Amino acid sequence: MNIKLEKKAIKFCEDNKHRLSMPRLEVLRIINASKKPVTAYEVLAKLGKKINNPKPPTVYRAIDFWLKYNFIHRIESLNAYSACNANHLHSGSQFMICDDCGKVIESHLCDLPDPLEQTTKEASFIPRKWNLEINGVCKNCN
Amino acid sequence: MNIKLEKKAIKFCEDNKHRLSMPRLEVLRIINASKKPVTAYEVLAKLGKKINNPKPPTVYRAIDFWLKYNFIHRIESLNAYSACNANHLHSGSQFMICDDCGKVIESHLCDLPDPLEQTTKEASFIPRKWNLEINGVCKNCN
DNA sequence: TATTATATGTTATAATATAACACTTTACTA
DNA sequence: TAGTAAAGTGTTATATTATAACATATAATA
Repeated sequence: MNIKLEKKAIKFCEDNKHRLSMPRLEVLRIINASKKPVTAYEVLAKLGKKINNPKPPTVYRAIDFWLKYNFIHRIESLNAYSACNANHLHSGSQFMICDDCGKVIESHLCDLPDPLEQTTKEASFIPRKWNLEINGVCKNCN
Repeated sequence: MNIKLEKKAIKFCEDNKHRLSMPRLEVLRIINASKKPVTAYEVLAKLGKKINNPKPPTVYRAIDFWLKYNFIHRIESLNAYSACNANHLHSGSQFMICDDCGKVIESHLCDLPDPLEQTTKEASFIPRKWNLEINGVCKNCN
């Protein structure tokens, strides 16, 4: 989907001396090519068409790598992964998940909204990252 | 922890003609008694001390029941469950998860904060329920 | 009391994820 | 430039989380 993501990944790996191995590259491509979030085992199945008989750890390692550097996100309530469509680093993610068609729309807010920020302050809690998942019905399924 | 939850549950079941069976009652007690969110298999282990040799479906059924009626919440990123400490129905949950000590603080906002509400409107997305999980460091672990 | 709906008991298995260790590749350094 | 360390992969096995399916039990109600 996001045609620039692969280029960004190539540059990122060069700049930071990470290896852009086959499993890493192909896993990113598979997740990036999907319109919907994909599970690790869906990635595994597709990866099987690119490299010989891959095993779960191969997929999970690549997923962990891209997660770590914010190239992909994990949708917790779906146990699934999707490419990040933001072109900036962000510590928070928001997803709108359509309960009808399964479509997931990612949006961004660079800071915690005020009422939430407030809540963390009251609890003397220091936020590091955050993840919001909204279930509902999307435009097309209304 | 929340001493009133069990009473509330009893009343709820009476009022709505749901059966407050042993598995349901004990599972609620176990989750309610825990300071931290507990996994289904932790519940299962503890349930084994109360009833004879319980199996996973017994636990998951009870969990699903209490989840459905908002007596407990699921913390997606932990695959764990915690008692709801709100005394009102709410379609959204917020959790502050301490990455150091594992403590989870639940807070409430009855509506989606404005910037988020805004985002859903722009996407013509109709929210039904939402879940926010904030990772960070709690008061005691600062 | 017969019938139905609700709930549980049990076996088996699906789906998601990681530990552990041997091996390979790349980068660094002496 | 050989030796070594660091980073990454391959593979086997297994841990963790969750559900399908079907038989049985319990409670409500007609």
